[in-house]
Amino acid sequence: MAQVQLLYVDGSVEKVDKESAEALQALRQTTALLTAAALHQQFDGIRLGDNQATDDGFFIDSDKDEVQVSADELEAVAAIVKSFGKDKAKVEFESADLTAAKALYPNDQFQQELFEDNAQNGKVPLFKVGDFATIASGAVLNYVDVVKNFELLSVAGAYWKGMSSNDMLQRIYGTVFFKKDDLEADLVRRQEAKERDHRVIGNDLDLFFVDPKVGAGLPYWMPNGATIRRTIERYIIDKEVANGYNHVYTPILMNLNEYKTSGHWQHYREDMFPPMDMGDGELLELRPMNCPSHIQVYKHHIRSYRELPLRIAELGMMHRYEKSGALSGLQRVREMTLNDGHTFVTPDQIEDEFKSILDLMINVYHDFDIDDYTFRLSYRDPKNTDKYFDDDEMWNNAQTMLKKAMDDMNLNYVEAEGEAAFYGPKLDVQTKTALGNEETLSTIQLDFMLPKQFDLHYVGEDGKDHRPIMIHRGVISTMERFTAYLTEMYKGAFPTWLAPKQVQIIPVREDTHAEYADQVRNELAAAGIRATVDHRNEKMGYKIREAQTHKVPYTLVVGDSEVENNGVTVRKYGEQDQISKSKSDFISEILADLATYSRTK
RNA sequence: GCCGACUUAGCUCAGUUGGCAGAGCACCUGUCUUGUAAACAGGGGGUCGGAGGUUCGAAUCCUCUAGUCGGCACCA
Repeated sequence: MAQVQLLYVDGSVEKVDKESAEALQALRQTTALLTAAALHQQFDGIRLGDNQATDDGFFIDSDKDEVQVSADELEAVAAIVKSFGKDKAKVEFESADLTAAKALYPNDQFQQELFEDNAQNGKVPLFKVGDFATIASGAVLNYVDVVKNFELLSVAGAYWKGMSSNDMLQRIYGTVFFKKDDLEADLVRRQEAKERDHRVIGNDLDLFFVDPKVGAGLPYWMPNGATIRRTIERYIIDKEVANGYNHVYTPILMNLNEYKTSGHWQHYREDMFPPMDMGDGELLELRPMNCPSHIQVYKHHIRSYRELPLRIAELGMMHRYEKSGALSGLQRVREMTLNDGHTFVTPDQIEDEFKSILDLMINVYHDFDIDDYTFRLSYRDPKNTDKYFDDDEMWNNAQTMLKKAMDDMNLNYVEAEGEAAFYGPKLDVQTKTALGNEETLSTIQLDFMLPKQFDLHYVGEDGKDHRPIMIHRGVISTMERFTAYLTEMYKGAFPTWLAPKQVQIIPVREDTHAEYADQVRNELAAAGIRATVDHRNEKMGYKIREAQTHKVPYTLVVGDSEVENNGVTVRKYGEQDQISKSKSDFISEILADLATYSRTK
């Protein structure tokens, strides 16, 4: 089996299988390194930031005095990278003196800082390509003649060291493979990802729109999108009610004082819309979260330990002033409706409740065929604790408790510092968008803070007041994000139960078959099925084509023989077969489809 | 918010060195009356994101501004 020679950051050398993940990572790192060398060669006085291999390619950051490297200069840079390969260049390792290394780039503060950060005992591990030398964050390939099948894809801004207080550099993204076929497949995959984007499909299928003139980040749900959303909403409410949740409706406006009590005003203000001054001293706030509202519901009665766990839920509309650059279709919006729920528990109920929420979540995911996700335990950032509610003991207890519950349930998870909510740690369920960006779908959050801030209590068995703990949870995220996620996952071909239009009926001839077509539609509608008849003056082929491009699950054609037999001819989405059957058989078929949520897994 | 690119008809996009705003689809009208992925003909539709400037003349060049996209940062 073919092997390649890897050069590690400690200068050691080892041969590994060319097909291995490690070799591919090294190829990416090497191409990043060569791109850095090429930039250095092409642009006089350019300063170079990080160069790194990523999960699906590599990037290299740079900075120039006047204008940054532009997208149309990438071709020239790529040509230089290619020339390194042709010249059979070799990457050499050198453990250099820090002072000597820094002297290589007297005018490049980024390289100097990188050298300092990577120095050990005054020595910097340098990788050299010709007269260019820099550090690399992982192993590289010793011989670079394999760097042939790559492409520099795009440019974008990126903060130095990932901190928004630092300078912004220009980042070049690229992708590379050992085999040409793999590169081409990757480029095709990237193209397909764009076609899967919910914004593209949302437009094609007329699901929703966002009009900047009317309001950025404020989506309008068109009838098709609204039907999908309504179906999801009915589903999740029924599911939660069956699981002991009490669904409520609470106002989206609240007196600002409540958000001062909750701590949102102190910790979350920059994501909140400015308060409305009612002119008489009253300040009303558009709510960014539903928790204070549900707390009001809790506080409305004196609560007994017998009522706990008390589960309050709502499809709660919230407004958050997201930064303009963060907005993206339905994935990041400024008005959203969260599948929110808050359980109030006694301390010894936390674990069981946590597990039962997790069960509900897994169950719901199953109904939607969602199986590509990871669990993430999100802790506060220990280096930056003033972002969070100040109570070290609370944080330590809560974080430990979450971890224990996950371990007890034998679930795999990653731990992430700095991802917690300001009021407590959480379990997040992470998924990926079509374009590969990670996002949170579900979340379960432990909160010892708000019950204290709002002085919540329940009467215990002992007749005395006790403090409940709150568990915040969102099973299917916001209607916006969840619909976006499903749109991308199903590529717009929604399962029958969610499809805006479930059945399209096409009469062969308008004059002789229209009446029967309407009759079929009415029978389907009576059975709760979303069906329409295409009465337009168009050829059948045209109507069939449109039913397919709109991804309608069932297309029915009715003509002379169907009228005669009281039947329908069925064509399912994505299939070419046409199957004739009786009306009642078809209705049974589609009802069975709906009853199983059209699950394929 | 930051860096870069972009913003032209309902949608997708052309528009050369500044010189009379275009195509396809969609929409409307007519003809055709259709058996599984696009019948034919005609028609209507745009202050070229907004404001200001340069110029005899701006979709095109400059400035500001809003938004979109790719990222970064932030996050459901």
